[in-house]
Amino acid sequence: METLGIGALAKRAGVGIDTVRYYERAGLLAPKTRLQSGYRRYSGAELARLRFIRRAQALGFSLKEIRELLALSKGRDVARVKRAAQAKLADVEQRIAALERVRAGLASLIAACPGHGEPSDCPILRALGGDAEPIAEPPQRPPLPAGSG
Amino acid sequence: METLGIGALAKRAGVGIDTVRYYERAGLLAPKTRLQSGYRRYSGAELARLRFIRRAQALGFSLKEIRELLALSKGRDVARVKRAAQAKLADVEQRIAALERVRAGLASLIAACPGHGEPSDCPILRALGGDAEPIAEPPQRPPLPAGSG
DNA sequence: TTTGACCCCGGACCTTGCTCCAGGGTGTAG
DNA sequence: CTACACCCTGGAGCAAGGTCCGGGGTCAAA
Repeated sequence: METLGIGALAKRAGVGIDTVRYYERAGLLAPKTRLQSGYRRYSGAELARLRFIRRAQALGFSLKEIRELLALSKGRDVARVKRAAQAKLADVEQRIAALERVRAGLASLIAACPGHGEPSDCPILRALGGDAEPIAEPPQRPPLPAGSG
Repeated sequence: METLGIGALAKRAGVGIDTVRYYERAGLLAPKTRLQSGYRRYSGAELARLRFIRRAQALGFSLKEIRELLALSKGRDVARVKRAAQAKLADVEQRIAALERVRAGLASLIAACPGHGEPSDCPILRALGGDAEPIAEPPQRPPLPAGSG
């Protein structure tokens, strides 16, 4: 089988050479063999693995998670792979929900802003809040209320 | 007017003292005054600002973005503030759309995975691993900010 | 043999958002 | 005066995921 040097591998996967070496140090991707000289040689399996890493990253998995995923796929434990994907889905859905709240808040501020006139009439500026809130006993908010703001 | 030391301010906002100083270095939050000794003194305005920073962070804004938002509130140009808010809204909507694609990709893979059997029957591993159909690959965007890890 | 592209290694550096540390000064109650 | 909490500064370190660099070796073609 034809093998690839690190440069060719990196190019085919659309990553940098340093990134490939970084993944190797991180325990994600080892070359199939090395030449006497130390040059790394990769086969199609490693290319597929590298592409797996990039796709999984695009789906929001960290390298740590990917390393676990790769370990699982070696163990033939499909159920655990599925559970990992489900956990990631829940995580993504939470992030979407948080951004939806941002969008709603921003949209309502924009809708209420006349776009001209006095700064005091602009709800965006008021929400950014220079003034406001006297120093007294705080309403004992939780550290990061995060919600309907 | 009553003022707060850095410790009291931090406590009321639910952050660490070092975090407050970090925000100051980052150009986000300056003390109202300093004592001869160099001690920082804060008023209610700074407390409100600090809380705003934390709320905005919780909603997914980076400190850089927050700095821009705060700079706008100083600009007193209502039209520009509104336009900036609209731009931010568009940005948020893009992020939501990217995450929606991720969500759809993950969901369909999960739905198609039997949860048992051979890895070769697991579409999660197949789709990520090989020459499979394009999954939810966000176009030219950098990888996701990798959430609650 | 001589180019010139490719590759090796190790380590420094980058960004973001903190968090901790050392060594020393300050505020204030008793 | 003595305690003791509080505060100051500058800088290091951490996590993640790379990216770049210097000095030097290797491969393949001409």
